[in-house]
Amino acid sequence: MTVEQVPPKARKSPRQARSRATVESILEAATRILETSGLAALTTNQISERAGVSVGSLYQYYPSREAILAELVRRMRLSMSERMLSAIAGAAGLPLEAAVPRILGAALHQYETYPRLTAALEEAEAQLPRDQEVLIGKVAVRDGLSEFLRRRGVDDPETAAMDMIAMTRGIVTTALRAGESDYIALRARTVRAALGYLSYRIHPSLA
Amino acid sequence: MTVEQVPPKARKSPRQARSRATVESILEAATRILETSGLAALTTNQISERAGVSVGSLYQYYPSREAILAELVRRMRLSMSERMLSAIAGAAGLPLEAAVPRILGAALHQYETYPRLTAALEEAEAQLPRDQEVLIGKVAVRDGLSEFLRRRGVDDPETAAMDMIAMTRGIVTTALRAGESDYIALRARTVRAALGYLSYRIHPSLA
DNA sequence: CGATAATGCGAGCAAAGACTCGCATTTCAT
DNA sequence: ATGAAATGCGAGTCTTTGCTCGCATTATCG
Repeated sequence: MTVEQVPPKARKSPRQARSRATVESILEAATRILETSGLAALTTNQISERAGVSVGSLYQYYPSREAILAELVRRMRLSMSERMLSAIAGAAGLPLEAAVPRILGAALHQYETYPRLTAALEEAEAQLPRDQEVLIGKVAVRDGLSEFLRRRGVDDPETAAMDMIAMTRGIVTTALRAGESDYIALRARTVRAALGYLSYRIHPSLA
Repeated sequence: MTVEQVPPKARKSPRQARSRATVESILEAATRILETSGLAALTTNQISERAGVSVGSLYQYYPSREAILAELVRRMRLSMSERMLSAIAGAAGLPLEAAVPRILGAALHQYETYPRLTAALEEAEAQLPRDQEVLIGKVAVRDGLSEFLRRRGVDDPETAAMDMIAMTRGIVTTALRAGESDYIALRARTVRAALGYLSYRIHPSLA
């Protein structure tokens, strides 16, 4: 029953309570390191030291450093997707001007709660191979958002959904890198960007 | 006259034509590697091999791998800043609807010409210590842009300038990562985002 | 030419970090 | 209690990579 097949993939899964605690402490240590010191500081030795667990034990549950990172990325992205989907669902009946702040507020939540961790995980995500689960979550959000936009008569809602998310991330990551921490103001700016984009009518003099 | 003081800083500067060619081939090789294989592939051995130059020679002109990266980042950013400043100056008399496409077109030029290289250099820039020259260039662009916006009656033009740049980068990098290559459409979307942001009037029902 | 400086070379050093392996300890079913 | 399975351990291996150092080659100039 136990898995132990393709080398670069899965390892043992924890059966006893003791080992489940070990796995948790590994992930928690990794999270703390990312939040306080960034991606470059996340070495397997650092993780095992901070987790109070030997390197050997670490490799009993994760086949590689990347696998740990992938798990953290997955958790972060899935939580973010879930939160956004729930915001989109909850904003179903509202007009754009009221719905968009809720949706973008949900997106900002992750950045507000763990700014450095989130930045580090996004950096890691860019370097890791695409994760199927993460992709599914993102597609669900994009689809939910574009369906939401379509119902309000927005043209090309797929592209609009993508751009809304992309510009929000641009504004937020730039602001965070600049040391900003006023999330109320930050949300207002992302909302302005999104609603402006959505409501803008192309000027006749443009190509 | 020769420099040779603080160890972690400057090295010899090339005097003969031969060595100037060496330095150029180093930078060119590094550029090619970044454009074709990304930041992780940029090792000193790779650079020296592709440049047809020994590692020793490489270290005669650059004190570290980082220094080479820093130089490429500097060149890219200065070229980008220059291009944007010139677009801003050239758009001085135009209305927003005509000026913004020119300015954002200038920003996009770098991404369009060397998409992978630019992505790699932005990744590198985030990891390197702040470069004074680069910073000066960026500040000049932000100031030029915000002055430009102020003259058209935009509120808080500093923040607006920053957000314009940030959301443009967000849209472009996301689109590039998704494999998009229609830069005409891409520019139209960034223009829509920027003009929408600038022209958006806050709805009374918002917090 | 000959002397000096500039440039070029690349084997090899040192550090860092991912990962293994054999063995000790703990848990659990019987 | 006792054997087996699960878990834990960490010194040590292996690989990668940035970088140095002593020496060879080439240019410059009187």
